[in-house]
Amino acid sequence: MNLNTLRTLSVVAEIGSFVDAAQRLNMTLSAVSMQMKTLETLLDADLFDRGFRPPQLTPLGRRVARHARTVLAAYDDLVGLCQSPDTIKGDFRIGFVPTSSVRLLPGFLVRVRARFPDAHFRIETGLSDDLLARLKAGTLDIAVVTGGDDVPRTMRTYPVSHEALVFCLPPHAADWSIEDCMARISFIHFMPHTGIGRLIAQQLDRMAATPSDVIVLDRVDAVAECVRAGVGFSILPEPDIRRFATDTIILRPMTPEPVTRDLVLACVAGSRLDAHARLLAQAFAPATEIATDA
Amino acid sequence: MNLNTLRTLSVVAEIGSFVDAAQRLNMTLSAVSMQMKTLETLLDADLFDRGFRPPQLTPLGRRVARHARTVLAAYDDLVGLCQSPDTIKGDFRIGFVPTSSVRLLPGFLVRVRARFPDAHFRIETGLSDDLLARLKAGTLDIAVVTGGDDVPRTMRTYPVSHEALVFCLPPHAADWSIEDCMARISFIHFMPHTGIGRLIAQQLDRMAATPSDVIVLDRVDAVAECVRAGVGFSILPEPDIRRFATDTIILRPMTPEPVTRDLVLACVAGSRLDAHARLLAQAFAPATEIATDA
DNA sequence: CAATCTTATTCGATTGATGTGAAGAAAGAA
DNA sequence: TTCTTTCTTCACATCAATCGAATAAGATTG
Repeated sequence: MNLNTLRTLSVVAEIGSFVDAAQRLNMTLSAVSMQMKTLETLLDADLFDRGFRPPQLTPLGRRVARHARTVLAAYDDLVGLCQSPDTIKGDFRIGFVPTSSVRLLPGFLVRVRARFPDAHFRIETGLSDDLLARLKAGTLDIAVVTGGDDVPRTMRTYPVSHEALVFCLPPHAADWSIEDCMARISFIHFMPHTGIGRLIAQQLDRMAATPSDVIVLDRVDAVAECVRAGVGFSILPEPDIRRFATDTIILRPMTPEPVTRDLVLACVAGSRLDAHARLLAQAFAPATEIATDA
Repeated sequence: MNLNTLRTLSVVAEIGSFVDAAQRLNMTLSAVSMQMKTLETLLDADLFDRGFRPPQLTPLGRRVARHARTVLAAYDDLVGLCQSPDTIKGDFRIGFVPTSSVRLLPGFLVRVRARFPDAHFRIETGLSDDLLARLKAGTLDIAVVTGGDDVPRTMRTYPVSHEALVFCLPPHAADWSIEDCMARISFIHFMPHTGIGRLIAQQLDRMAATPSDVIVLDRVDAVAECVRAGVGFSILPEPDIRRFATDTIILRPMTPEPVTRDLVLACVAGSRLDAHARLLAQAFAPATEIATDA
């Protein structure tokens, strides 16, 4: 009759390991193990196949885990019934795409703490696709992701920031045209399979320009260092690159017209934060303001 | 995060008093009070108006109580997922109409205990209408009620017993016709607003006979004693009247043709006992067999 | 408007459930 | 095999829930 075991099961099912689930839940491994054993006894069912070392969910276990999320969602709804719509209380899980977690997160936390002292957020980082999948699965309440076509219709989105994409050139290429860069140095591509990476790839397509060489990196700071070191040039959101060595990296607006990357707060329609998402979105100041803070 | 408080709230909302809810739940009054207080603190909401002395649910409290049943139902479903369809385990609430609780209940309990040792039933007695309302509200899992038009379509029913209605005449009226009885002695009517009472009323209508005088009683044993004492005559299901003084009461089949009262096991389609209801119905032996046992 | 009844709240004591940390067992990798 | 990782088990500590008794507060009655 205790929902904690169901929440644990849900996380274990999502993560696929007792240790990692324990870490996520701030409990010891033994507590997770005991909860799962208790649950199996209570339901008189084999939820896990202990023949494997991360114990594997049985088919029944998977069904129960899925159903557990239904129960938890119903419970969360009940809690939501009691909350007035202009304040936010409770424990929530919020996801951030990596770049936003660096720039937007601190300001968000400061404002949210001031405005909603009774709301607590567990922050998790992931790529847009990952976060969206977890929103859908119910293991995340709300997330900041790259807006665009990739966000399903079933989700409500609220704009959080608009950021211009810019060319980032190494100092020695200060006078080069973009075509020169394409021909003479590498293009440093921020992960093409991410929300922002896809946006960058679109720009490359649009310019109908094929870089002579492409280097893929998974961190903005790594990209910045490579550009500064003269390894190549890149395209990145302006606020992101500004955080690194602005003076030693040449920034140029996108041609022929500016291109923006939009970060949005996404939330499953009807989920427990649905009614509050707009309020939360206000806790993100305009992107430029935050950028100059940094 | 504990469903017990929700279950308590649900019962309190149904019954409308902490004392009675405590009794039903086998807890002390103080435990109920504490749970409700804890729940109010947890949800940070006023569920009850303590200005009255059975505390009254606030509108929000009513909504929460209703939603609590949704959560509990989802949880019960989850438990149901793990139960194999040909066995029954768990704690259930079963309702009996008063007459059936006397005759059918003992046999039912004996058979159920033998066949489903891990199933436990809380037995509650009530009139058909009451039991049906509680099935719908989710505070009862299954119930034995008088079958007929009164059972809503949303419920599945399984026949439990067919019982002939009979005229019950006092010894001194042994040679009288029914018309004589109508004219000369009172008709003792078992509660007309109950399932079986309505059936009896229909018979009176069908015979187009208006009794000279009607006495309404709410207990079969009281009816039997009155008939035996010569106060009047009556119509009752045969097995019920047979339990009392068969030798001193004259039984006569209904004219022109026999009429039966059907007891059915009713269960809300899709509820957690839905899949097992047929099995449970088998735990009721044919009515005649039980009647001769008594 | 007492006096009384009924019902809910509060409080200290007890019990039971749940979590922790360390030691042991079991699966998977080297 | 041997080592590493991961889960299980156990004794112990901690916290939450319940009980019974005393108290308080709304309802009822004369």
